[in-house]
Amino acid sequence: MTNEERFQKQREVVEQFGRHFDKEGFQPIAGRILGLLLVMDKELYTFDEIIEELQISKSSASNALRNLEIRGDIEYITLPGDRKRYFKFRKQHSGTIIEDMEKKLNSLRELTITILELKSDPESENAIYLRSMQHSLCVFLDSIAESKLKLQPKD
Amino acid sequence: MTNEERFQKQREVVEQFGRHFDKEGFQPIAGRILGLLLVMDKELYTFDEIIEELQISKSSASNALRNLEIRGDIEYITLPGDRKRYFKFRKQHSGTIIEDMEKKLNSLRELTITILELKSDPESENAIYLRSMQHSLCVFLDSIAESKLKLQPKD
DNA sequence: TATTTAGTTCACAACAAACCGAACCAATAA
DNA sequence: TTATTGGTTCGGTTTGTTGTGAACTAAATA
Repeated sequence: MTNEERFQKQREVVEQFGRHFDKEGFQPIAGRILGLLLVMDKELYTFDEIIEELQISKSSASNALRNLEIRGDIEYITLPGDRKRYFKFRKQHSGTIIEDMEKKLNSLRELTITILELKSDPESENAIYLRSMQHSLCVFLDSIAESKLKLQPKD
Repeated sequence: MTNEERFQKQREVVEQFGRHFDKEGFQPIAGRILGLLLVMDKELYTFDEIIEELQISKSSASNALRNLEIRGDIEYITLPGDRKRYFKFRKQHSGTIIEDMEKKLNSLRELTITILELKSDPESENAIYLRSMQHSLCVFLDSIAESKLKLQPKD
């Protein structure tokens, strides 16, 4: 694979990555920026390079970058004697994805508990279903906890 | 708790449930309908009762109901000599939530593999991070598979 | 001091999603 | 046959999102 071919393929994956994160509620441009910073061989981009590479306006870039930084998905470094910011993908503790799922499942679990408490007939179809669902959620949350232990065997 | 109090609280939880599912990409009304069918003591609603209870238009109800049915989240029954449809929450095999997560994680895993294949420097910061992420994903996917086995110990 | 650089902010245009009312249709009832 | 019931479909309004260009600011440079 020539460097040029690789470069083109990386660009395609940036787009693919973007689409993936659109589905997670990212705004399109934010997903593309994140993809750019993660996928390309160049892992440090300036504001202007991002604009140039993705063909977007300064304002779009400015907003998306601010959001991504607040969310903790990117960070930037500065070089002495250089006013530009160099953005990079932020290596979060890789539990984040898992922790997000955990949060969602927990919130769902709390919901099922609330609903069950309000059912006047604990043997209604839905009540029975909710209990089985709650059980599944517990089993699953346990296995998440287990995975987390496996992945960070510190302390 | 009086029946009236319970009823009011259930209505609130319908709203809460709706907000939860908005986040999952449901349209607001669809989430409220799903909540209604799952949360309230009454677990069988007609079209008109749904409209009445949620104060929405016939067209909104019609569209949302169609979508929910296509997605397999609700179903309806009919009674002999009664043209009305009675809608109910559809008890899906409770693995669905888990399987959705599994799909998402798998697609993310495939993406990381693709990205890694295109990295020209396998020791770059992002490449190293991607490998650790891939590892986490594998551990996690394993534990999902395990949970699934625990939950459906048939065959 | 004037100019350039590196962005931010604002006002708005373009588009999409969500919802509604009104018209409509098909099946049953009168 | 006409009226009513139980919806569906169509067209349009409202609301929200995404992105832009132009004006602005603050720091560095000339």
